[in-house]
Amino acid sequence: MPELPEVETVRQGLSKWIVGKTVRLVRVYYPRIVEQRNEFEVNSRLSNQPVHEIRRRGKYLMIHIGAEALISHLRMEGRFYLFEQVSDQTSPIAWSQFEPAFTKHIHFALFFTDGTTLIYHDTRKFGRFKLVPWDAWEEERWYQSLGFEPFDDLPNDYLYKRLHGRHITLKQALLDQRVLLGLGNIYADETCFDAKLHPLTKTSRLSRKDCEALLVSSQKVLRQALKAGGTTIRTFEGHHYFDGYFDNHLAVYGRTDEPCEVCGQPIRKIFVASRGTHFCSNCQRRK
DNA sequence: CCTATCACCTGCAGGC
DNA sequence: TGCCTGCAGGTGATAG
Repeated sequence: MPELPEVETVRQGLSKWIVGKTVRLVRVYYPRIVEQRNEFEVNSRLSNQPVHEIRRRGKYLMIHIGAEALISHLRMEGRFYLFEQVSDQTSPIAWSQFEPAFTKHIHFALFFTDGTTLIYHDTRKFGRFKLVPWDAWEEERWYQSLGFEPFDDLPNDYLYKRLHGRHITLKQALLDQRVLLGLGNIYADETCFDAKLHPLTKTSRLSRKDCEALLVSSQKVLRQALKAGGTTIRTFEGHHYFDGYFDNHLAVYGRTDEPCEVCGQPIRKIFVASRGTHFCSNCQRRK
């Protein structure tokens, strides 16, 4: 599940590879993955246009192509692959040179004029793309509703002001992109652990000090992950992919029943709002 | 406005 | 072996 650090790693890798290239043709093999759901329209807006830059906000990527922003969200399992070989395979069945188990999950492709191809691969088809004029995306409602990244220049009481009047669990609050941008299930658990707060704590019971600690912890957790992921670009024969994963140190996520690295108590797993949630019942006390 | 729940998808692990 | 169930989880729509 790519979260802010993984998406940033993808952004950096992708920038290195496709900025400066010119789109020759776009293919959409699974129309539901693009909001416009119309390959012809996507093509008319992107083909023969240069890739200028790639920006990121939270878990969203904004790929600047021609006068358009191709907005991408990888959701659970979305990945980009770059194929370097010269290719003219513009029909889905032409990918048969690869394993069927791989090609069946290719839903979107950008063919560049230099013969290289960018593939979007997503086993669960949860990822989404949309096209918005480049000078308009910042005014769109979906963008306006997003909260701030922990690294933004924020007042110390930002989280407290957003949370103390609400009656949800801390875990839900950290996953809410309207509050804090960029945390997903993994780093939400890691942030709770670092701040020594129980994920079931009600946001209305969090003190100003707790909220400040949460902001600091989220920054720490994300920064550590960014550092680990910064140089990770995987290369196979003839293609590259960027999923942003790396050998990152996790204290609680995925460590059910393993001893807590601070106190030795076994890490517990519970469900909060139907999401697997990992914590140390000794270090993270409930308020 | 607020919070809760479900739909979207597929692969895979575990039970029997 | 093979079928069935449940879990994985980010976001947006919908319900209350």
